[in-house]
Amino acid sequence: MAYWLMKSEPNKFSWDQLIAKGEAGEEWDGVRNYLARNNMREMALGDQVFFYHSNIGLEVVGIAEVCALSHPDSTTDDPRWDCVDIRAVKPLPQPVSLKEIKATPDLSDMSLVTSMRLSVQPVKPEEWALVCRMGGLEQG
DNA sequence: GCCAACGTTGGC
DNA sequence: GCCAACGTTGGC
Repeated sequence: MAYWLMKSEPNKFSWDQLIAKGEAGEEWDGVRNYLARNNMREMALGDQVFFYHSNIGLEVVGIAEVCALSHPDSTTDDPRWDCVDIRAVKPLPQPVSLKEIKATPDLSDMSLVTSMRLSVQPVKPEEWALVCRMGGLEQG
């Protein structure tokens, strides 16, 4: 099982909206970046995903999981772009902000810090565990 | 709203 | 294949 982090601007698509989608989840369309797309192509069913609010909030608000493997992005005819579907698993009792992440030495290597603009990024198991703990979850 | 970072595009 | 121009992202 792998771990990831996906960003969304809450005024476009928020965590609450993902929860509202329920079991079916939501197609993670609109990604037009090769690295982000490649990451999605590597995802497996059940992979765990941090849901991060960019622009407004600037915090990891919940945990989602991959519920459909990479498939063509339905919002474009361009065959280059694929995406996965994700669904909400559970919110973090205490959202973990970018500020906290930056202030945590063990997380200074996170893609969120080093590759600020990448919208779909891998998370290391130890980073996952730490952010979960900071967010008030015993295990990820 | 501004601007830096950075990815993509397109002319040569 | 290089590189300048341009567009987008996202923190501040």
